[in-house]
Amino acid sequence: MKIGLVAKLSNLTVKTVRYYADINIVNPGRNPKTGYRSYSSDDVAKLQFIRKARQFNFSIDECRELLSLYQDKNRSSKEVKRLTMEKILEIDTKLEELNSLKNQLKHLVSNCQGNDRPDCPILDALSNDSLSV
Amino acid sequence: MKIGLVAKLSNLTVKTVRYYADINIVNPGRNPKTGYRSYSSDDVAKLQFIRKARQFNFSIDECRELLSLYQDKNRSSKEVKRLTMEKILEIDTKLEELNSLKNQLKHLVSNCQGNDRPDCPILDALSNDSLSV
DNA sequence: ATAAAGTCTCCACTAACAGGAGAGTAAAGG
DNA sequence: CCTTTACTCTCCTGTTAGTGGAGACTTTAT
Repeated sequence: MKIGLVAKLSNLTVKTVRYYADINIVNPGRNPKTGYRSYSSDDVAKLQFIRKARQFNFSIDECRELLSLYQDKNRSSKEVKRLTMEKILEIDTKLEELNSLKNQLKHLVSNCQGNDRPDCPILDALSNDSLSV
Repeated sequence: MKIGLVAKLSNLTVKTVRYYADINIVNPGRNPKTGYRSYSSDDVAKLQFIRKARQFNFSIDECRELLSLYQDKNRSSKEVKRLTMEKILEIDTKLEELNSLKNQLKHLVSNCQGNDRPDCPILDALSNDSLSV
């Protein structure tokens, strides 16, 4: 299969598929005559796997890890579960941060008239020391 | 003031303060003899402002905008409020995404034994088509 | 035969810095 | 005064996960 078809089948862009080959996460063959990359359906499956893992916020390196676990027939599910739970904790941390951020911003907005006058509690908050760490 | 002190006063790293000078968000003078950057206390205030805005998830470019609003004595608070509300919406979107992500991962984890056996619903989910877009 | 579409490599760019090399300057101790 | 340590400078590279474009070649369609 050539790269355009592979990109369609895996719901990735051609650029991305080529990038994944560059960083050795998939290793397509080559047409020796044209130099075109040549993908197997296994490669497509891999790419689909990666796309989904990326959607789940796994980094490329974590994708590599998951992929090698996936391909290891003697694997245990322990490691995969551990990685996934770590990811959940990461997401939790991020959620907390964002929630706190949102609350603070909401508080600022609710105190700001948002009219044509220059007084702005938002800017005040950013410029004075009330929020300093 | 030299950069080290400025960094301490603004709770930023020297690297970051230098970077902010490079991208022209602050414009310190120079000691003509040594070439050392020379900061005023106004510069320090600006840097503190930026640090806080960055903590609120505003990008550098948004910081520039906020800063120029802050320095504009004829500003209205409308624009600042608008920017802040946009930021809240951004954060909301991110929160939703992360929550959905977390729920899906939690679901996967709850179906995974996490033992020494190779069957792993997490990997299954990533490899089959049940989650395709 | 020609035109359009696909593929190739290589390079630059993104955001917001961090790390390090190598050189010059300043401050502190003896 | 001299030396050591700390500070500052510029320049370069690397980070993440790709995206965009140029210029050249190949394949497909008309």
